[in-house]
Amino acid sequence: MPSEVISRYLEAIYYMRAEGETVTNARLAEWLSVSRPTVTAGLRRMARDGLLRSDAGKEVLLTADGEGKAAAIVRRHRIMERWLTDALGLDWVVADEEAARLEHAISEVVENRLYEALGRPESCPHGNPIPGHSEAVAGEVRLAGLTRGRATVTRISEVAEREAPSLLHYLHERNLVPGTRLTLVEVDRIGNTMRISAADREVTLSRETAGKVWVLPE
Amino acid sequence: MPSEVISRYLEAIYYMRAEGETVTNARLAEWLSVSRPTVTAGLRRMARDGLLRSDAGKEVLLTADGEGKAAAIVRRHRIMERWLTDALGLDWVVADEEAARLEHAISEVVENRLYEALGRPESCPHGNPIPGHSEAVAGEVRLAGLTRGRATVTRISEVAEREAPSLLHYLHERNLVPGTRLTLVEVDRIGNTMRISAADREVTLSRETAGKVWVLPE
DNA sequence: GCCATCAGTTAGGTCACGCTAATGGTAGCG
DNA sequence: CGCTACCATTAGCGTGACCTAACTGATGGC
Repeated sequence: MPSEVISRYLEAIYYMRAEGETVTNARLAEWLSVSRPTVTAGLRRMARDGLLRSDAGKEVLLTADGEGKAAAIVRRHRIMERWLTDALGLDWVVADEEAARLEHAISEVVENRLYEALGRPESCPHGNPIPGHSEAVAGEVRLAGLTRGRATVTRISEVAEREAPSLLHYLHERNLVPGTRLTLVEVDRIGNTMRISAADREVTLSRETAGKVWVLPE
Repeated sequence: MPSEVISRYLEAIYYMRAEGETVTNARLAEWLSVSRPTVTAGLRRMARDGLLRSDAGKEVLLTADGEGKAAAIVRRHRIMERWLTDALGLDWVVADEEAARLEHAISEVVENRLYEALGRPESCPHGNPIPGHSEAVAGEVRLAGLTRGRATVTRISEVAEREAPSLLHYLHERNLVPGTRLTLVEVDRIGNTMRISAADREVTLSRETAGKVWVLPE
């Protein structure tokens, strides 16, 4: 079993790949808030332990083994988040922080029991699918890529949590949660913002923020 | 906040003190399954961080700060055990192992929410009081110290888990759980065993085992 | 009084994980 | 072409947490 630190590496790689980003040493260092030399050393240990593909030059790619372990951690993270929000009533942001610690402490047995006890949820509280139990909604696009019409929020990207936890609060307050139907009102290409209406309210989002919300167009 | 390793030291010290044992380097090394030099180094770090009383010579004694932190960990351990057994249906032995990892991952917020969600339990599944929420039953004695008459099981000592996890199974199967009323049938001072009857069954226990079961005589 | 046992510490080594400072490599751009 | 920006790695260092081997001190037994 990977150490807790290496598990965090795996998790970060998983999230970045899920966003379609190219995973590099420098990106990981940023994500994990450690220096680049530290990441170099960590990746070396991962390669030694068969978690990384040795082809692929600068890009960081997981082996099948690494992929499986990364998915397991993300799965635990999302199941814990569901428990923390649904059973204990924590909000999204706190739940994410707590889950980040708990995900390394639960075994497969507890994971499975908890999953059943929660009624086999399909996703984490902000809509991201639970690996091994469900998949990303087919046809979803970033809200930022929408040009007109209506759509339904499917999920809030995991990067939002890392880069700006307050963004989760912001979206939650404005009711931009999975399942909410919205209409695109206007795109401002100069100011790089978009105005949408959802749940009887108009909200203006920056292009950046809108890039972290995934929707299913109608 | 102490590291996970140091938290385990604190927890071990707490348990040993609760048994009335004198805590020493060698006892700790045994309990934690590490070498004595490792414990020496660990204790030095603890002293540096104000967790240990510097008087007291060879004996290891906690400062008020250390005591508080130790109690917090034990509290979390026992609350987690309750959750794992009551909500997820794990057995005592597995619950203890899982709780040993989870206790280091939960925050005060989660601890409190979970405690409420569980209905403010008074003790862990095998009867040990939850520090800060309840206390040891006054007047309880070790089953091994009983000479005659009836008594009610109050708790199974924490040392039983460490020294012989199978002992928990053994006692559980024979219904020697908190709340069970028992009658002392016979004490064999030569073979160092005692025969008791509980829940319509007669059971013979070694003096050693009986030293880990606490009862309240009638 | 001596010897064995047990306890605690020193000495010396390993590995994981973090840091800064400095080096080399590549890629874009004027 | 040369400059800048960015990237990855080396070198060198510190800490926490583990180990074995070896030394020292106390203690109980005979």
